[in-house]
Amino acid sequence: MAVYAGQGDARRSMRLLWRAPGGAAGPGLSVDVIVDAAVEVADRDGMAALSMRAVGERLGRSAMALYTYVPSKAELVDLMYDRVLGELPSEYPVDDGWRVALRAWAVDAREFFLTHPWVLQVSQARPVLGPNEFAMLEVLLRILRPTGLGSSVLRGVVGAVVQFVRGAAGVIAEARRAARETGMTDEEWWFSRSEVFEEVAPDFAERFPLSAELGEEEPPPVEGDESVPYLERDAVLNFVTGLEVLLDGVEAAVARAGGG
Amino acid sequence: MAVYAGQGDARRSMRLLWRAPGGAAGPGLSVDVIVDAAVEVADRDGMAALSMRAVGERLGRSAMALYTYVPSKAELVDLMYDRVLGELPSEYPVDDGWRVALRAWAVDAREFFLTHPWVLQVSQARPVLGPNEFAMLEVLLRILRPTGLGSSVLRGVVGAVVQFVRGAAGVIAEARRAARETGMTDEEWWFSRSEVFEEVAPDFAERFPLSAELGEEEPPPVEGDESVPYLERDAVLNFVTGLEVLLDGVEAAVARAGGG
DNA sequence: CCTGGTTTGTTTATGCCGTAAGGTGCTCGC
DNA sequence: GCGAGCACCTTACGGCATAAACAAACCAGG
Repeated sequence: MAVYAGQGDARRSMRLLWRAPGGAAGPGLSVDVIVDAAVEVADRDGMAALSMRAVGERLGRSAMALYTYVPSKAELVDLMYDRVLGELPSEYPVDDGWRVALRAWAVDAREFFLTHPWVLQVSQARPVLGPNEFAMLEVLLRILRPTGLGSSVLRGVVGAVVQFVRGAAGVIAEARRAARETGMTDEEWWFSRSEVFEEVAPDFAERFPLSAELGEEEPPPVEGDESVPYLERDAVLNFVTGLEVLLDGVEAAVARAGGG
Repeated sequence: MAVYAGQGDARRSMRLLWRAPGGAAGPGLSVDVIVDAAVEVADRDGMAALSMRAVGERLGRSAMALYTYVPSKAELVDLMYDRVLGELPSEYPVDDGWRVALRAWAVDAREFFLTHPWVLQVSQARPVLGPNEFAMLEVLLRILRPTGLGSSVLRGVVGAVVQFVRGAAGVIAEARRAARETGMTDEEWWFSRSEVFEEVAPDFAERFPLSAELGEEEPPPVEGDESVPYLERDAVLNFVTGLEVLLDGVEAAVARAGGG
């Protein structure tokens, strides 16, 4: 289940997120050191393995030692989230037009989510958060500024793009996770699934003719990287085509608004 | 964090999902009764409160009693997920064109996610699952069939639409959750947040000028329902405009493919 | 230098969680 | 009438977040 922001002291949360004075880095621990360690744990072993004990252990301390610096696990997750968001690139040239820049951003963001897949498990859709979330928004808005879109449409576009990338990255992350955790290759896993599937739903093609048809053809290899496994290839393809559809939609909105 | 599918016996999971013979409903419990109870718990108290003990209690049984019918909590969540997906409408008239139908679907799906917000916390992007997930896909494909789009683009479109609705619903769910858990109204909560915000990030407008500008204006009331609170109104508006952008994108793809 | 309060960490304890293990009694086929 | 198997129970284990109480290290003012 998603991890929610601490309901506790909103002021303290905010001060931590925005690094207001008070979090001095003494000889011992510090918020930053703890957040770093937590991110390492989550990157390596996944969100499920992220426990206060695990983070403490990685720092040679007890779990309780962390509570001097961080009010709760939920707040720690918030800090981790905002922390890694800072890794997103912040500059995209708009010389080639917003479409090129936005596409580049989407690709980078997808890559980011795959580097830190646990981010996808942090409660989606949290409104006000830390500085790096705003930095991300600001980057998107800079890219989209040349479109001249009004703020209402702009908000819709930003939301759609972010959610799309998040979702698409989720599919890929899931494919990777399945491959890793079962120790099978993509193809093996998929094949073993299909076997059970036919046994349990022999009338599949009749019940869901369109779905069956859609699932038939094999996706072509990813251009430039033939090593991408089956399921992931599929997901990447969906990402690419879905993104173009989305960009077309933005373009239509821009055309309607008379910008360019 | 998201709940993952059981890694255990794939055959057993599938048989349960597709209700293969064997799950007779005797005088005592049954898979269906358990799944119902679990959905009720999750609907009322949220995913975090969903424990085997809680479900057992609601049925007047112990937690362990459930394990006769359901191999693990992860499988139970899978069953819950597929169960509620069955609540989605299955028929959309295409007489007025695919755009109208797709928009109606998106609205219904958003409503669905808000009725069962915990669904948003079930591991997104799990590939093969139960019958109702395919039913949902089938509905979307039926709606989109008149476009004549090829299967590659079709997959991208379906993914983009589903992810968009999911994400947009997540924002609204989050707004509602914040309001409920803090006991404040939307406006109060937002106002109290802003106060801390200005204190902690006084240079916000300089650091993030475009974001600041975007956040300035107040959203107009939702047409036909003036009671929708502030934050949610914002989210609904973003949903509506984002959806149109997305639909424009699909339309562009259709036009390019020469269909209609 | 001593002394007392604050800071930083510990250990311990409480009450959750999922679920393995090992009952107990009931029902049914023989 | 008896053994098997089923449905459900209690108990137990290891893990979790975190409250509470305590210890040691630092730093202030005398």
